[in-house]
This record gives sequence, C-alpha cells and structure tokens, in this order.
Amino acid sequence: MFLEQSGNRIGFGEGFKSMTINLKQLSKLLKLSPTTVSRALADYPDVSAKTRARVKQMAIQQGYQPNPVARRLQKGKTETIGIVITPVQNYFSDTFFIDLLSGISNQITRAGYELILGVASDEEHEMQSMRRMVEGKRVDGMILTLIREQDPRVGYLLDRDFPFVLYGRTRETRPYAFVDMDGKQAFEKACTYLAGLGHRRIALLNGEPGFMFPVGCREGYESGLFLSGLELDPDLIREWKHKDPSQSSYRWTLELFKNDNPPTAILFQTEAINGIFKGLDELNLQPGKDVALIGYDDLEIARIHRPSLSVLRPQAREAGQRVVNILMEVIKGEDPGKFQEIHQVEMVIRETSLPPS
Amino acid sequence: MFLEQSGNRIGFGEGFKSMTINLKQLSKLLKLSPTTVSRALADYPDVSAKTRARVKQMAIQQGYQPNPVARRLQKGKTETIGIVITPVQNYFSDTFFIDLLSGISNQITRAGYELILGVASDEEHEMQSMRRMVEGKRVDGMILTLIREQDPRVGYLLDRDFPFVLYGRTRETRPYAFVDMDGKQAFEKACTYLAGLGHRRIALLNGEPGFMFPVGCREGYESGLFLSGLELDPDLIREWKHKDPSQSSYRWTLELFKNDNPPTAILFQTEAINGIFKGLDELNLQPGKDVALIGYDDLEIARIHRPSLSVLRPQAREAGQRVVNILMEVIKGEDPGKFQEIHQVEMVIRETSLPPS
DNA sequence: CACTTTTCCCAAAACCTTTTGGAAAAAGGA
DNA sequence: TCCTTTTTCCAAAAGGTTTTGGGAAAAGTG
Repeated sequence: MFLEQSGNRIGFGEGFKSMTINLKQLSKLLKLSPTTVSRALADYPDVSAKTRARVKQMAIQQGYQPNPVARRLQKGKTETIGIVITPVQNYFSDTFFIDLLSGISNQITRAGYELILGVASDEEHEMQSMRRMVEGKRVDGMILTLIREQDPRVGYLLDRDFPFVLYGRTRETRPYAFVDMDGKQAFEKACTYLAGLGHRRIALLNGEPGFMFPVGCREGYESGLFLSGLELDPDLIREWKHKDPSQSSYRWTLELFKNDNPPTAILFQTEAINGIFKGLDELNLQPGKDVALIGYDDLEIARIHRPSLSVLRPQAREAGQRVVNILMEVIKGEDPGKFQEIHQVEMVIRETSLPPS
Repeated sequence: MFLEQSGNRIGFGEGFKSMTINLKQLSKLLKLSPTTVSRALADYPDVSAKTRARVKQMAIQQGYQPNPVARRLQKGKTETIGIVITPVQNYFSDTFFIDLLSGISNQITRAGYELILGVASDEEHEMQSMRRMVEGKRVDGMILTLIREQDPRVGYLLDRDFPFVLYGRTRETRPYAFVDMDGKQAFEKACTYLAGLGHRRIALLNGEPGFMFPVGCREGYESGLFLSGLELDPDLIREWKHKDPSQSSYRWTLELFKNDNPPTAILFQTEAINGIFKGLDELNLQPGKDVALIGYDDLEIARIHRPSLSVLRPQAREAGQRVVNILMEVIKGEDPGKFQEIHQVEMVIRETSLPPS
C-alpha cells in the first residue's frame, strides 16, 4: 500500500465537478490523523485547543462537511424522520397544514436531521409507505397526522416499539406521545361565547367522525350547550359521512334553514366557508347580522372576507415544532407516555359573531 | 479473529426490538459468502440459478432488506432527491400542488429513491435549504418549483453541474431540463375561444410577473387577442405587484367594472375565484350570464360551484412523474438540454363561458 | 487424457465516518 | 533523577453493503 489511494491532489478545487473534500484529505492537509480531525471537530477534550482551532479553521476554509451517509452508517442512525401525507378533502387548504409542516421542517433541520415525505392516495398506501420507511430502516422516527379513531398505524408502530409522535390522538390504551389541539375546549368556548351573546339555536357542521378531531369538536359543542343550559337538537348537527359526494356545506346550510326553528349561529371548520356563505346568500341571510358564524382554522379567507370571519385559531407552526422536539426525546429513549400535550386554541373575534338580531 | 463479531444467534427474531437481519447473518444461514448472496439478489449472471432461487427465497422468508445507508455509502449515491417548497400565496391551495407532489413522490418511490423536503419561508431560506442539501451531499438531484424570471437557484446549480429539473422555466441561456405547462397556449386558447363566442372586451387578472408563469399567461392572452383581431386595452389587465396587500381579486373586479367600457369576460387563475364572485355579486352581475369566466387550474371549487367554472386544466400529477423520470436521466449523466418538455393544457368548458348577452 | 472454457463462488477492498483502546510525550511530584 | 499523572495524538476496528479480481471446480474440446 505505497500508492495514494485517492485525493493526493492538494491544489484541487477549480474545475472539478465535485469540489467537496473528505476527512482523509482534510487530515492530510493538516498533517494530522483522521481520528484527530474528527475529534477536533466534535469538540472532544482530548485534542489541544490549539490544534482544535487550526482544524476548525481549515475545515471552514476548505468547506469540509462530513459525508452524512458515512456518518449515519457509523452512528447506526439515519438522522431522518418520516411523514406520510394524504390529500384528504381540503386538508391542505391554505395555510393550516403548510404551517404545521413548516414548523416540523424547520425544527428537523435545526436538529441536523432530514424530513422524508411520502404522499399516499389512501389509507392502504399510507400504511405501505410507512412500512417502507420503518422496515426499510430509512427513518429513526415517524410523525403521524390526520389520525383516525381506530388507527392501524399506531398499533403497528407500538408493536415494534418504533419511535413516533402523533399530531392528534386516537383510541389506544398503551401510552404514546402526541401533540393535539384542544378541539373540545375550542368548540366549547365558541359555543358558550355564542350562548352568552344570547344565541339559543346553535348549529354544528362537523367533519367525518371516523377521524379523531371532529369527535372532540362535537364533544366540545355538546359540552358548551350543556354549560349554557341549552338543549341539544340533532336537527342542528351535520356530520360528514364517509364518501358521500352529495354532502356539502352549501347543501347543509340550505337544509338547516328549512327547519321550523332555524339556527341563529353556526360552528364549522373554516374550509366550509364558501358553501356556507353561498347558502346564506341564496337564503337572503346576512352573515354576522342574521346568522353568527365561527370557524375553526384561521385561513386567509377568514381574514379578508367581508364581513371577516370570527375563528378559532390553532397554532400550527408551534405544534409542529413541539412534535419534532418530542420525537427527538422519544428517539433518545425517553418514555413516550411522558409526552402528551394538548394545546389550547385561541378564539379571534371578528365581525361574524354578533348577538342574535 | 476467531470470535464471531456479531449475529451468531441463529434463532433470533422473537422479542428483539429490531427484527431485521443483515447480509452477513443471511449469508450465514445460507452457508454462502456475503458476496454471493449480494450478487444473487442483484441477479448477477455468475451465480447459479439454483442458489439464486435459494437465496431469494431465504431473503423473503427472513424479511431481509439491504441497509439503505450502507448501500448508499458503497454506491456513492444518496438515492435521495430534494425539493424545497415555499408557502407562497395560495400556491398550496386545493389539489394543484398536492397533485404535483403526489406524482413526484410516487415516481420517486418507484425508483427506490427518497424525497426529502425543505420548507422555506422566503427566497433566502429557500436558497439556504437547497445549499444544505447540495453541499451537504444529501441528495443526488433537485426539483425546483415556483420558478422566477431571474432565478438564482438555477445559476447556482448549473455552476456546480448539479443535476436538477425545473417545474417551470426561467431566463437562462445555458441548457437545463424542465417540464412546464404551456400557459401561453392555454391562455391563447381560452382567449380565442371567448372571442369566438363574440366577446370583445376580455380582461386578465394575472399573477406576479416576477414569477415566470404569469409571463406566459400574459403572452398567451395578448396573442389570443391579436389572433382574434382584438386590441389590447391596458385597463383590462391587472397584475399582482410584489407584496402590495391592498390588491385582491375582489377589488380588481370592482375596478374593472368602473370602466366606461367594462369587460364581458375575465381570464384568471382559479384561486382568485372567491374574490371575483364576491365582486360580481356586489355589482349584481351574474357569473356566466353577464360575465364569462375561465380560470386556470381545475380546483375543486370550480367543479362544485354553481354556476360551475370553465377552466384550463393542467395535468399536475403527470407532470410530476415526468419531472422525476427526467431527473433520473440527468442523474445518470444524460444531457439536461435534451429534456425540455412543454405540456399542453386542456380546456374544460362548463357553465361560465357563454356568449355575451 | 490434456488443455481450454465456462460456471460458480468467495476473500478482500472500498465507500467515509466515528469510536475504541492505546501509546508517546509532556508535565507534575518525590 | 525516577515514577506517576495528564495531555495529546493516532492505528485499527466497526458499521453493512457492493465491486474487484481472482480461484477452484466442472464442463467442453481436441
């Protein structure tokens, strides 16, 4: 082994396709062993302050960055976390989901990790994509969103003791880590607020109860009615049923007001706003004036519409950051059961939450 | 070296946290060398059909999957491609972008690659996120979207000869690979169609010309007018100006009809639909009847609205798949200049494109 | 049978890092 | 001065795969 195996060209750098330097080359420039260089860069105490400084300076000057693949192999970690998204009805609308993703992505980058993304068209591909990541040893942890009441993904991951964090909750007795928005508290708050204004007939347009979130919304709604001494009228509730294309917030709105005793206020997810406005318009009802409205999610349209929409505003970006921080702890071996966070949702009063006329 | 270094437990599998087997363990089970097992699985011709079959069967039975990290290190490839998304105004609305991403993701998975995602809040972080991927040797190629007329990312990647494909186009003389929608042809087609119906005053509500796409839209619009023998009236054109929050499709719509000679038709990007409908409503103009409308992008709202909106429909998913296939070729070393695709956009006539009344 | 091909398999190297387990040199203590 | 401790560095191993460059056995050829 008398020959240089690679990289004995010192004056490289111009004209090369890849102007990256590796550890061996860097150590040669410094006339040190790769060991020492590696340890200097990692701030080990067994390398003198002088050489550490010298190494670091040269590393910066040469633009050295450790090859992440080699590093991962040695460390036995992928330094990658996975997420699978599913283009469910309006889930991606406007800023909500992208805010969540943004919080996740930034925090992951800060930790020096990568985020790998799978896009699945349905529940089956969702599972398949996740299995590929987990069983293919492609990620150290998973983030799950759009959680269902019975969610097979959670059982799967718990069974093999694989680190994960939910954005949301599910029905599962074993302990697991999650960050969830307090939809119950939010809808309860909105409901009691409206009742406090004098509304007695408050309707709820809700998402599909197969998902966990709408379940909380309904609980909050019912609890809000109860706390305000109002009775629950099933005629005032609409919940999305699995894949029934005839449903729409527009149609629901028209239906609600065929009622002998129509609502004076409506709670809903902001994504339904267009249909509701259209329905009210057709009925010659003025949003805000004739019917109070509060939506969940502070989408752009809520702010720019006239009248502007009062909303419940979840802090998606912050939640995304928490999800990542928690996942890092779980990967380190912390007990997932310790990390169960329910974030409060603030209410933003705008123009559509007036007392009944 | 007489001691087994690892994995000499044959009957493992129950109760282990990680029930994954590696190449050495698998080869031991088969009483073959790791070399032969690896080559058998990769269908090299220098392993007999019989042992190949035996190896493959055992691999499946044991659920063996090569460790992707080790494989990447040896192959000198990351088998990963990167994309950085920026939550620009409504870019993520509804299905368009998610369709593109879905096409990209599926095709990447099919190739056995990963998609790593960065979310950047602005142009600067966009560049920063990309540099991390490229200079950190984290990806083999990049996909770029939301292309600007002058786009520093393209120059950066070309300078270091790094594989990439644009979804869109930019002003750049050096050859590069792209897949773009023919916005020009689309708007020209829509414009001549409306003119053919008898419309003489056709307005254009356009995006920010700093991005490349709206430039093509305007070209198509002007060309369509010209082909139809109509004159261009600057009063009928509105283009988004960088970060002016007072602009909105709603306001633009009201403005257009203050004109002495108002339009009888409007071309726009479908995301602007709400503002336009609201504006028309306020002016007591019926969409479709009093003003013809054609939007770009077949968002859900276009289909479900009454009257339903005629649209130009780009095939985002197919485009995403093409982008990936092309990128794979470029990574293999093919000349990027060979891959410049402009996809036609179909027009879907619904209820808002009637002749002028 | 002797020789050449073909078939089938494998040991060792390589990919690039980090960690382990010293070892040499310097400093401190008597 | 001699011994112990501390400081500073490094060779080698390990991580799991694929590729290189044979080599031995079997088959084919004359």
